[in-house]
Amino acid sequence: MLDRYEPRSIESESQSFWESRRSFRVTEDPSRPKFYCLSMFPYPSGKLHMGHVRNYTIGDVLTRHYRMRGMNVLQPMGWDAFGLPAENAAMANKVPPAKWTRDNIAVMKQQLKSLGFAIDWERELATCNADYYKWNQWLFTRLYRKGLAYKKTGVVNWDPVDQTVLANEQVIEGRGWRTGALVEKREIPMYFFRITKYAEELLGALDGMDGWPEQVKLMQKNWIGRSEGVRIGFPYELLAEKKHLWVFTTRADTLMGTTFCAVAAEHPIAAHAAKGNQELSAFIEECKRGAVIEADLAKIEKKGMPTGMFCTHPISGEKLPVWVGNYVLMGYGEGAVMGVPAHDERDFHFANKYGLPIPQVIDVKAFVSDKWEAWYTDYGKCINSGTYDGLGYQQAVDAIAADLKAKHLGEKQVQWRLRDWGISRQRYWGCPIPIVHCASCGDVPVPDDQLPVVLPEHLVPDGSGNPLAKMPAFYETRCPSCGKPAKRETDTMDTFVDSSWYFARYACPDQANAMLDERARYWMAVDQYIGGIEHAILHLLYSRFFARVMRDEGLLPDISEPFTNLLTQGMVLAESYYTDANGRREWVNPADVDLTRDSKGKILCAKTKDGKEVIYDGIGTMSKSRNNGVDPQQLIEKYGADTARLFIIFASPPTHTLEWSDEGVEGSYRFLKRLWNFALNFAAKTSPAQGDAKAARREIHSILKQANYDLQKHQFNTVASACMKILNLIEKIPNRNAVSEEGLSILIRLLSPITPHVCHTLWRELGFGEDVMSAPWPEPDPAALEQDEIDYVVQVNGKTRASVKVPKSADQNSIQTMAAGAVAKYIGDKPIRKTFIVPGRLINIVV
RNA sequence: GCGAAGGUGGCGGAAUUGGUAGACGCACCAGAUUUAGGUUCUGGCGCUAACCGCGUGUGGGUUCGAAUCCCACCCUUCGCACCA
Repeated sequence: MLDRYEPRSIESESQSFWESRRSFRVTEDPSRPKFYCLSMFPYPSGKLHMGHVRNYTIGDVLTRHYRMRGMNVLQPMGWDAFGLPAENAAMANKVPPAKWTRDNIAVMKQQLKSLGFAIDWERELATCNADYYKWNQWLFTRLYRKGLAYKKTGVVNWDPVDQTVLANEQVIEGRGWRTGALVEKREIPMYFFRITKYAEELLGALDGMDGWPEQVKLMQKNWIGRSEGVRIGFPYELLAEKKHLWVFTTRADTLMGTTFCAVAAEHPIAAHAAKGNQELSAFIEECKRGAVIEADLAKIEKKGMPTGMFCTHPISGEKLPVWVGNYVLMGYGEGAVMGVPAHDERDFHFANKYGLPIPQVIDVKAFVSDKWEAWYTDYGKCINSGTYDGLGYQQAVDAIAADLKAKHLGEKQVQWRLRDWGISRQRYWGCPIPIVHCASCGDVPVPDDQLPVVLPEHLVPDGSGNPLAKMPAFYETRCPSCGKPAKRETDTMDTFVDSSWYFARYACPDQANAMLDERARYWMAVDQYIGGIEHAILHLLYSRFFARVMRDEGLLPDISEPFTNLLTQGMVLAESYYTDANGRREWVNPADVDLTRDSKGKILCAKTKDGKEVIYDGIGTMSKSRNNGVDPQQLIEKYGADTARLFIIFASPPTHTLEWSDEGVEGSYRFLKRLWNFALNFAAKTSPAQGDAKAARREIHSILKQANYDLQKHQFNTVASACMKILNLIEKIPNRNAVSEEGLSILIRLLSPITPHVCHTLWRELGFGEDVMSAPWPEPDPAALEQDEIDYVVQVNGKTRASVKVPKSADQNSIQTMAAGAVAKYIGDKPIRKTFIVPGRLINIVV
């Protein structure tokens, strides 16, 4: 045994041991319960960041724990390898995205290996490989034939200078990130997946998903956004033709308070009214220019302009002006809303701004028409509403819907917030959409025997659009149905398509003849999925959609939900510091900041190593721009993988944010050194000593009991604490005896999922066994937990005043007497009014 | 703007889900070891000069008893459909 803790050598030795035995390879084994433990695969951005290390450490703790509990555990790894950053890097370095991506994968794979994760690398996949994305294309053609994939126009950000489509991320304050040009909206033809067909099912199934955090289910529920309301038609005439302006509302009870209608800039009414009206067409142009991004849209000033056209109120017959509003979205509902200023905040401000009437039609308390109050949207009885006066919300909605239906001007309707998923991207580094455009046959899906449509890998984008669209060798082809010359689609798929089914492919990554096979039916569903909360909606919803699509294709007939249990891990944060250089902030890495503290540990001031004053800018996500990142590689080199893993697990529970602390890392390292040194001394003491260590043994087993409970709750930080507590305890036992030996054996097993290398080594060196991973998981001994006396807390009027030891056999009366004796001075001569006893725990005496 | 989550010592966090607030660790203080620094070890450590006082973002409420439940407010973080 090494006489010092040397992580470098024990970690490489442990890893060779696992490698030589192929310890992490798994196959289907019906004799044991299977457990599929999956962490979200990384985008190969260059090197690992702390978020990755945290994610995969959490997954590895679960994997190793369940393995030791005898389950057949699959933990695979792969690469979400298509995407925008590769194109940006390509432009910057003049290197094809394929090379950049594959180089990054090689680096990051090495890093993952050095962290000792129990990953079955034989299942590795990368979404940029044709043997993977072929099945994206294959499934797309199936969906296309079923009508679940279809073409319509969609809105994109257009950079007029670079003549290219921009991602939302590339739009900074309404301008293109490279050109600075004002971004325009453009409508272009795109392919969509009909996720809305599954809206009802995706929503309904959430209720049964007990393994998902409530928070995520609620976010998905709100995102899908089922609302019940009424579709209402406001008749109008356009070029002597009778038409209806259709709106959807959940507040049909306020219909009689409608004083205007507003339409989106893209609405046909707006387009018609703009003819010959310069002011209006300028306004519409302005609206169309604005952002595609919904969060930005919500913040803009609500503006409108009258079209000069009118529609008819469907009940009262009143003429209502039709306005164009920049806050009305063409994509939601039918691009028009009814304006009820008295009972809708946005309409209220709009009406006040443009001098439209604001009649109150619900009897909310204290209504005035020039100041908005939150209660104006309260439900109440109808007033000023003709025949509907006096009706409550539901009655009014029912009556109005019935009247509208009789006039063919409306009916009850269920509306979804969820929109179909646009998957076309005008970008190079992605999976080609397998469609051929033929002048005579239209859009023709590429037949199976011509798949995959291979993406050429040598191109370097230049920022002016998709290079595939400038490459005749790629897009010139023949129509698969008529054989005439035709043009291949040059758009690629959203990378969310790649990540919506990769989890199933890990079961059979080498299957050349099918998307999935029977091995996927063995391993699916994923028993535990782990990843960032930032994916709570899109990635997880798309994957749930894909699981249903694959089910309905017969690929995984028994699986509707892909992820049985979900753990959403918190972000990794760090402090950031800057120096003020004439008003410009220069960010200083926290590692280069020296802190001065007072005698209580409060920070007095911060300086750089060369003495410059540094300003603390709070805690935030690790980012390049704030220079507060900590490189996992350096951490591993300095302290070893086990210290990195232990700190990450110990610093906070998996679902919380984790605040980086270099001192905390030191503390974790110190613990492992202490453990090593203890084991070293322990090994030297050969003769087991006798001695009464019953109390210590009880303590150890009660710590273990709690730790096993915490493991179940995925609260791993307290499991690490438990290991520290056990070491503290057994260090105090002066000689080696049966209790300290058992304690050490429990400690090593309990800690092994967190710091596998040091535990692997100690387990062998101390002669406990050959491989700690195949040792049985420690369980508390009920006999050890037995107690003759119980500690009772004694409170007087709810304040803790004493504690008493009570024999286990004591009855209520004697407990009460003992307790009252212990707190006699707090009771004095006041009469005891009542006594509460919580069995085995606490007594509260009320005087 | 909309949706979701979270605020506990100087710091990260713990609290058996309504029952001893501050486990475990960091920082800090004192002592031992050391020529010194570092390491290591021992002890201390919510606030308060002290207490039978105060204390879990702020203000109210329910309860014998509230970090935990209810109401209002303040602050921070995440997502918003083309970053992944």
